[in-house]
Amino acid sequence: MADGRHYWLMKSEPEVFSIDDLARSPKGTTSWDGVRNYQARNFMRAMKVGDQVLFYHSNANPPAVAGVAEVVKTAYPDATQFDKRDTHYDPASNPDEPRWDMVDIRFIRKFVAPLSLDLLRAQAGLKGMELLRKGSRLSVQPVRAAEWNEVIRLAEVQADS
DNA sequence: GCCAACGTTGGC
DNA sequence: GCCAACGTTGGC
Repeated sequence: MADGRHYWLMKSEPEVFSIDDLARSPKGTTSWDGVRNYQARNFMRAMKVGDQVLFYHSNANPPAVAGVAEVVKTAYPDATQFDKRDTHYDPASNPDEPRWDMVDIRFIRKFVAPLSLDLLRAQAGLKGMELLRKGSRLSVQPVRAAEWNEVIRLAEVQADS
C-alpha cells in the first residue's frame, strides 16, 4: 500500500473475548495474548502501528466479522508463555528468546450488524479471502486491500438498511 | 527425514 | 457433539 498501512483479520471467541469486551477495555486497548501458532505469530510480528484489523467472532452464532480495531503496539513477548498457571503456558519457551509474541490492538468500531460468514461467502469479490478458504484455521491472517474495502463496503450497506 | 499418532480449531 | 483440516510431536 502506498501509505504503508496493512490489513489483517484476528479471530476471537466472543465467549472468551468479544468486540464489546475490547470496547470496554481501558482505552479500548488489549494485548492479544495466547497465540500459539507460528504462522499467526509471524503475521503479528509483521504488524505495524496503524495497521487495520477486522475483529472476527469465531465459534459464534453466526460466526462473523464484528468490527474494526487497529494495531497500537508492535510485537513484544507474550508473558503468558512463562506463567505456569496460564492455559497458554509453554514450558519449552526460553525466557532469553521468547517463542511467542503479542501485539496491542485498540477498538475502532463495532459494525451495526455483524457480517456473517454466509454473507461474506456470497461475495464474488471475496472469493480468495483466507478466512473463506476451506479448512482455514489461522487465527491471525492478512487481508488484501481489495478485500478490506469490500468488507467495509458491506458494513456500510448493512448499516444503511 | 518420514509419517503415524495426537491435539486443536472452528464450522456445522 | 461431530469431524475435516490442519499443526506438532516423537519414534524410527
